[in-house]
Amino acid sequence: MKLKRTHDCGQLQKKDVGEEVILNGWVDSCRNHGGLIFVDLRDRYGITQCQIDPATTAGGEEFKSETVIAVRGKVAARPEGNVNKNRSTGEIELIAEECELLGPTKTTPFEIVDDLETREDVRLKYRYLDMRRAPLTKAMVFRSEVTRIIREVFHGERFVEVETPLLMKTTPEGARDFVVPSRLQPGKVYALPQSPQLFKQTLMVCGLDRYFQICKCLRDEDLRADRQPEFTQLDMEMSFVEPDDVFAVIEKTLHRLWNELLGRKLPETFPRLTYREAMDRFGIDKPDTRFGLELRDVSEIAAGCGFKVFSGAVEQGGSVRCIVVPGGAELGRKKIDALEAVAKNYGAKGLAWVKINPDGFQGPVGKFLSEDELRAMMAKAGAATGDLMLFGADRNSVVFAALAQVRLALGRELDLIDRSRTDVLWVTDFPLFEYDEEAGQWFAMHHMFTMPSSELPASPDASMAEVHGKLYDLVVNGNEMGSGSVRIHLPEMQRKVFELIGMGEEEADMKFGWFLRALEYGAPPHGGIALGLDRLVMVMLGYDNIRDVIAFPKNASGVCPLTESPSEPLGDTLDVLGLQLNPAFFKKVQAEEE
RNA sequence: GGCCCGGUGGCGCAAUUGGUUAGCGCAUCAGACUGUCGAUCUGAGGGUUGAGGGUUCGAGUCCCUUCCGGGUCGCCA
Repeated sequence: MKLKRTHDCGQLQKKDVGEEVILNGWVDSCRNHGGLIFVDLRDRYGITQCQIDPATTAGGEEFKSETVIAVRGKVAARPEGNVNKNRSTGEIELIAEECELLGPTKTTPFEIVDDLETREDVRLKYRYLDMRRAPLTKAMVFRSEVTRIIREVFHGERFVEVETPLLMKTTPEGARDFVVPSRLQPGKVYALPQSPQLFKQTLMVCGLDRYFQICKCLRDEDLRADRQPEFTQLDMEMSFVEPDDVFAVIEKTLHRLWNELLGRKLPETFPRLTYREAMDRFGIDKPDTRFGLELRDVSEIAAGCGFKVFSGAVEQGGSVRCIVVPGGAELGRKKIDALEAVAKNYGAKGLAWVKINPDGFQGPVGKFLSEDELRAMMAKAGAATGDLMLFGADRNSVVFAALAQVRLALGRELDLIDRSRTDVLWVTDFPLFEYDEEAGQWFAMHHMFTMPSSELPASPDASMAEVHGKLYDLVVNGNEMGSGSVRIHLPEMQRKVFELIGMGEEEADMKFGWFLRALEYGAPPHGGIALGLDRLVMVMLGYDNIRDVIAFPKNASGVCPLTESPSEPLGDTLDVLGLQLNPAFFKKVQAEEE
């Protein structure tokens, strides 16, 4: 190239008037007036208007949108009345003396504009064009700033950044593994990490004391708006700590991120909610606390009532809970039906409701309950005339799931969510175990390396439901942003947990033998957390799609075609191996075979 | 795998709920224009409606099958 840039396209200001400069960039738009051409030249720093005299340049293809050109000329102040106040470079323009065509272009399949509404598969096919759009360019730069600040904070806190392997044995998370055939050991496969969990715990045994890494994790599961099979997490682990120590580092990190990148002050320490409280008040372990409509338990009143759906739910160990919508008596039937559809989607059989009109109760529940019962429920739930009460009655898990989603739907529908707020909180004291009715077995709710807060039973029994763990989730505006725990550092306790979740000694040794052995040689008490970096960036930017903060995301069809398997199908390989992947994977394979 | 929504010129949408040569905006191409700001004006080209089958005098519109995409549940934190 002859004309190499001296400045970028967001740089030139009034003080540069008279300077001889060269700009390189893409033609954002071209306004040809016959005797005078205006070209907006764009790079990631900004847009600068170039004024071109068609007599002095060839004119033509170099001014087509998205062509890459160089412009040499003199910076000039724009004439009075022609200043563009919407642009940082709007006071000046470049009077071109020479242009060079650097990269010609075909007509692009879609226009490079901020508010593009093109279908996503087309955007992904031409990702390099999509990424030229400001919202995506901004996201990439923003993301880079996020990781920069994270590294600053962690290095400042004496953390050591360590890289852990990609090719490894299966990881102890619950998802399906991606696997890579081994060349040197034919018939065997590597699993790609779902997280560096065991490595980071081992680093504590190494004595590194404070570790962090911004790393890729891979889980072979279906995609979602906020989920990618390949994602990035901020992973950290600390020795000789309690949860508070982990909280402090993360709070400091987020505080700086929000302050420096968004100009917003987060609290120095984040509010905490126990799992129990989160469920009781919001029905979900990642509550969006930016609005009210909290759940109320009316089981006591419902237990003795004549409405079988209510009393039956309580009799069978479930509950009846309600959401009071202030002024909700105004809501039309259509909206209530839509809310019921939400409840049903999450397993509820229906959504009972009653409107409290000035002249009496209206709605299905009103018919089945006595006036006294209704008044008692109003009192218990804090409802008043003009309100709407929505009820869930079922097993607790169903009531919580359905009402939590109904609450969120109401928040959106009634526009109750204050978007200017950032509610960050810790949810703590999760149960350690969860019973899977289908499998007839206990599972680790989070993962099996979490330190229990109380005694473990000698053998699996119902008391396991009462055992809580030193577990914590970070929740931002109703998004689960991270999850961590204090870990088990005593090998005997670790073996006990394996036993309680039905993992035999042999299986435990095969999967985690190397790790259990490590714990036997002076393992320090330790704990940590992992934050989803993609989600963090997404929430900070207020985007609603994780693919918009990832340079090259996956979609269902895949932009790049996969390579043909060089050897026999993987299923056969696994058979030959008898290799134990994780239980979920095996359950799945077996189910498909049957 | 289930459910919901969608597939119409390059892109975004429309077609009075079966009715004559499928419209519009942007983009493209040609022409005009010395102060525009995602310029304006004039004109032109471009689609047979994801694919296959069926109903009908007639299908973008109805039915069946199938492919693709998005969302969601399952799954996964």
